[in-house]
Amino acid sequence: MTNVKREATVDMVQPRSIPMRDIDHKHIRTLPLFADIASTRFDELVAGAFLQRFPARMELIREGDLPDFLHIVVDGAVELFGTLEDSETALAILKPSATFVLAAVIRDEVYLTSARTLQATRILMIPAAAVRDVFIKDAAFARATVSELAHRYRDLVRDIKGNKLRTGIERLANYLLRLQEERGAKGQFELPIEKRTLASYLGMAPENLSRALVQLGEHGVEVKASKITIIDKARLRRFARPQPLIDAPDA
Amino acid sequence: MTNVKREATVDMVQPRSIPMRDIDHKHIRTLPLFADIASTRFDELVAGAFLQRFPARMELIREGDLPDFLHIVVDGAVELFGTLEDSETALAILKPSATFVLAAVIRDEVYLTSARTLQATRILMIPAAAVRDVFIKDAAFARATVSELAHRYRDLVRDIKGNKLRTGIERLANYLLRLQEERGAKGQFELPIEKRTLASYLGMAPENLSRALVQLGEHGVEVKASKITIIDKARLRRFARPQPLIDAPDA
DNA sequence: CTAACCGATTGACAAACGTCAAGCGCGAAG
DNA sequence: CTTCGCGCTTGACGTTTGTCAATCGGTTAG
Repeated sequence: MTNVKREATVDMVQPRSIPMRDIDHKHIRTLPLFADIASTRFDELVAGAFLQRFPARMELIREGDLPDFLHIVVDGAVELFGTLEDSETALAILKPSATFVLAAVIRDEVYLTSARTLQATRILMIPAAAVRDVFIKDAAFARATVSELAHRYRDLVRDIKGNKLRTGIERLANYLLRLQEERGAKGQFELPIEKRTLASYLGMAPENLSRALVQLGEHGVEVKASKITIIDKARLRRFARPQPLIDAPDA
Repeated sequence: MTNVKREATVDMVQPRSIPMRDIDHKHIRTLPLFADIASTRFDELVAGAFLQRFPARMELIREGDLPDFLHIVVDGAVELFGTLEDSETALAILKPSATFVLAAVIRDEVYLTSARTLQATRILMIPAAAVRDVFIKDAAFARATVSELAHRYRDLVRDIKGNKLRTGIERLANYLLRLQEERGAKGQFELPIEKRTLASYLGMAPENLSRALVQLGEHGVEVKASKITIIDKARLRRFARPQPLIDAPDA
């Protein structure tokens, strides 16, 4: 559970910032959160937004701060994590085009999680005040926000169930099965994140993740560095016993 | 983490059901979720709703089912719990006037948790279809739903942080501190739920909750059955090290 | 009043998990 | 090519936690 906090700041690098009005926002427009919003409202959001590029391992937000921006991962990857004294734990790994800190922005209360980039990442940042403003005025946006929050809420419920009802190695086994599905059910794939981050997300020490990966050799998995091969999927499923209400994502 | 599932059905008892139009709904009307809704819309919700009385330990909903009703605890107490094979774990203890399964109702997807009463309890049940219908038509209700979901989402984030970053006894110590605040900072109070349920909520075996309560004797707590006395709050706080971003509820 | 029941408690033991320390291996910098 | 750094791995050990079994104690039914 406890992972020593590691350095995350890159002081030398000045992230490049590009106003959103100058960039292509067709893709953003099609996200579920914005798809049904009125054009004039969307323009309000765009007006103050900008796209920013960050290097790897850069802290984006810190828990306890008040939200300034709604964040959207355009490319790269972001880790949400919580801290307690010198320990931390990953709560989510976000890929394009996930939004984050929506709940804090809407309620205008402090962040409960910190966030850092896991690799070079571009983030679209929309001023929190604009989001709240459009949220009040545009019913379609309010409804989309509900859908997004409900989705995220359900993801967390599944996470809690998995964490409280399974052992570490079971969580790992099911994670690999889910990852394999995401990658088109191929027998071989790469872990998308560093193992220490995965360990933190799965709620285990990095040392135990190593040992668990070795143990899964007995259950149809072969590991070479970050390359995973599922030799015998039926066998792995027998061990992992995946359950739709924990492992299957919402539609 | 693993608690054996126990019997929950009371087949003999037929819950009494009272149409909501016949009852006093002033109190419901003032809940944040309904406060700003248009009167005609509120009447739509009321039309199909009814108040139902359940005995203790009765299963109200089962994970995997599709939602028929939005539930509101009018009095009594309800446990939300998740299951995996023969184990279960409590995700939340709900008191008046909490709503539950809102996310499932809005998304019209299966429940991820089951629910049972912990004592004799009255539940207001609003048909899911009516909720979704009003949600589409009434912007104020949509906004209130966002606020409610965001609130619940943040509660879950705090829970996950506590679960992953603290040991069982630390979670217990902080739970007692929070409970004491709720009860007006009195030195003595009763546990509001059975210890086995508390153990499940705190993610520990009942046996370990017993032992943890004994251990807290060294840290300013005295326990006699379900009566808790905090003899030395400063001492308990030193041990528990509560943290606002985990233990303080949203406004 | 007595017996049966059930949640809580206690003890003994085993499994899961974290911590510490040492060493490995691969990629980057010189 | 060599060295260095860092994430990963491995082993040893201790703590936390779960499990099994027996017992306690308060409540309830007869």
